[in-house]
Amino acid sequence: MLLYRSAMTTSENQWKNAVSSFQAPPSEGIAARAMAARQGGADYLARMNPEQREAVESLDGPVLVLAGAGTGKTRVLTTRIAHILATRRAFPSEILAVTFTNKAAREMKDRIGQLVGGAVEGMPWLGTFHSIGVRMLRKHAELVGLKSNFTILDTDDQIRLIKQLIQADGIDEKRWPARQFAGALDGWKNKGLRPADIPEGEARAYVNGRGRQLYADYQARLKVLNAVDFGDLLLEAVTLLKQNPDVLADYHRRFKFILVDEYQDTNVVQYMWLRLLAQGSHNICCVGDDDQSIYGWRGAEVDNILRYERDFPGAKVIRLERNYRSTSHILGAASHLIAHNEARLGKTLFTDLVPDEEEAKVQVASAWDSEEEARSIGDEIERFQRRGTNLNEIAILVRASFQMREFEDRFITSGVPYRVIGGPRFYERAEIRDALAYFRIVMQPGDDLAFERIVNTPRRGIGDTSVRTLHDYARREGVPLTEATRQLVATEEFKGKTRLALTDFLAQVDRWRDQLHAMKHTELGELILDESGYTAMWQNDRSAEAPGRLENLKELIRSMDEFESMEGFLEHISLVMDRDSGEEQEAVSIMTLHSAKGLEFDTVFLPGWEEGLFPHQRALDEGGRSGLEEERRLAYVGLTRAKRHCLIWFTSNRRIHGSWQSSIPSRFLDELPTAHVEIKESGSAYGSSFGRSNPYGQSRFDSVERFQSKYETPGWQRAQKAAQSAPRSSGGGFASPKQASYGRGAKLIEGELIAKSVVSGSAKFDKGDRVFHVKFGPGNVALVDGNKITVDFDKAGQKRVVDSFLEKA
DNA sequence: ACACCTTACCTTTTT
DNA sequence: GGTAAGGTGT
Repeated sequence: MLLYRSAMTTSENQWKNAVSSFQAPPSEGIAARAMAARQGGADYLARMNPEQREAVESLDGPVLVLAGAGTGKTRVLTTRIAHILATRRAFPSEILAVTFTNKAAREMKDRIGQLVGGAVEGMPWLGTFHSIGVRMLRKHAELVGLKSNFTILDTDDQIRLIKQLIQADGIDEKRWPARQFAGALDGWKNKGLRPADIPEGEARAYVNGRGRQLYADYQARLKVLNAVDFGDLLLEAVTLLKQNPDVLADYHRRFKFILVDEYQDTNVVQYMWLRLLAQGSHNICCVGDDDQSIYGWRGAEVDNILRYERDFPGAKVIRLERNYRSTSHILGAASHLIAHNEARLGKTLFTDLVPDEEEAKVQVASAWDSEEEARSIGDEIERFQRRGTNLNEIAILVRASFQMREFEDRFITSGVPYRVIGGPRFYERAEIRDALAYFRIVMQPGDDLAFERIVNTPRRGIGDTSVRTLHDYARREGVPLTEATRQLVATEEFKGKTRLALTDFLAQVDRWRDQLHAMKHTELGELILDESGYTAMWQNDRSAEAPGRLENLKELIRSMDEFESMEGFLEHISLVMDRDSGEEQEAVSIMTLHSAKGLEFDTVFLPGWEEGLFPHQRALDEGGRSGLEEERRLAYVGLTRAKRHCLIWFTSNRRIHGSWQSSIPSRFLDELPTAHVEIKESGSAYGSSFGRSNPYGQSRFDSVERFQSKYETPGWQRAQKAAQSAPRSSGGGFASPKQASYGRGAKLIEGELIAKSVVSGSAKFDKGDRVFHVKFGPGNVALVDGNKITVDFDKAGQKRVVDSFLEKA
């Protein structure tokens, strides 16, 4: 903290310098100011369109900037800050600017730096909701019952803690999994509810009706541990401001301007926190896009943005609708799709770029199953690559992460470099968490969770029973585990090996703590990992991932170097979930639609547009209409990531939870405007060599077929089908490059696609029936369970399949 | 303490 | 169908 403050003052001076070279002080008269403005100041405004400019210049009172995808949202935000500084309305330290992710915060810092010139360390209040929450809490910790060096628990610690409380309460862990309660806890905290505030009904719905009690116990335990969880970073900050008017008044005086990024993602506590702070200057500017709200499931309230004008009376609403990213076809498709949502403020994106003949429409293609889908997309990507597209400009955006594997498999065999974005984060890996636990226990002897994590890692012969003994003692005496250990090894409680191991462990930790200020923190870090035997543990591990883990540990030490001290490092790591190390190698990106928000690519593939997967069945079941709308927003996010090419895929069959399901194309396909969409004939929909049944028989693309037959006679269709079922030349090649290349055989649909609800395969089957399956061939029915049929296939063995997929043979 | 077996899960994820 | 976590047995 001390470190932070000194950094602040020096850079405040930097800022003053930067600002004054930016624009002459007011006293020098209008002419001088105008001149200065022409040189530097006006520059940043001149490059904006009228709406952006209005968003930048409307400094007084609440403002909501509805910024559609690709309309220059970040640019407005950063320019607005530059403008505040240039017009000397506030010092950098008087601006509160919040984002959701560290990445966004970093980007904002960089871009402000570019605008104003120079590094932007001088904005101490630019950061994520959580990091700013921490900042406030550290400063006033004692007002909410904490010490300012409190620890921040991550989800893993949180769950272990809950588990302990559940056990201590003698509650059946199976019936009330800690994980589930952690979810409830998060939900409450996101809504700003403290134990006393949760609705009676909900309180009773958990842990044998003891939900409220457990929540309260958990909070009490956190206070004892001098710890907070992620939810508390905001909830406690709100509590702090609510209960201490003087503190709030202080912040009111400080923050002349408040800016909020991605407002559509804010939850209730974040909203409460912002409202409290905005009561000061009223100069709050929120930027967001209701159409890109895709985090409802983790507490985001679209309502926050929908209600803005009511919440902040007199708010000015500015719409940014001029899109600088995508072609008019992509924009047209996305806008038409999202127009099907009811709960939205309404915006229409447009581009000035005239649609060009060359410009590709959004393509829709189908595949037999996910394997073929991956293969076709892979082929397509290689074609793009041959035409000179940089692989970094290509992305595959999936709804669910299990879809990724098929692509990875395919890309590994075909040698297409790819990168998966999203997976487990660096800090979440076991070795990193272990290493951090070592550092934590050195820094904070009272960190029981850290103690437990590493007391027997690597194995020291301190098993569960010993830890339990320590635990009981610690609880009885009201001391941390470290202290309990210290006291108990002095007695006869532990014998022989265990006693020795504990004594040694304790001595080690003490020794490291003594070194804390005697050596550089990076060296100490290394020393700890070596002396504890932790490094050796992985060196001796012969498993495939061990070398990678050692590499990660090295990376961890390396990254410590960027921090002044161990404290600074731990603070950072507990809040920052960045996986860094951006390999710069050219590669296709594979990620979920969620993690694609905010990114853009020249070419975007959107596989898996099938009912049940996208929109996801669970979103429909649990979210109803609003669930569907959120899925639709996700589709909108996907489409609007594309700059020039957008290719949507669906398959006729997909294996879900082990059994094959025939799938129906997503309803979202019907919601695309035909004028901007092209149905791509991949050949594959016909192209199964098992093709006894026409996959189109189950698809709304029947209507397409009908349309096509105006041009192509039914006879042609039959011929086509016959040709496809004939043995194919290239090995497994259902879609030769010629066949599938753009513009060839592609059919334009002019009429609206009409959903054809297909109630397929209602035929009933009985045990013993001889059946035929499109994928597995002939077999006998072994068991009938509703529409799920277990069949003994002649070739493929026993499989459980859906009846719509079977024909009587 | 470790190896093996059974069972439950299976949407999205930042801080 | 595949995985991960938890439980049981040696």
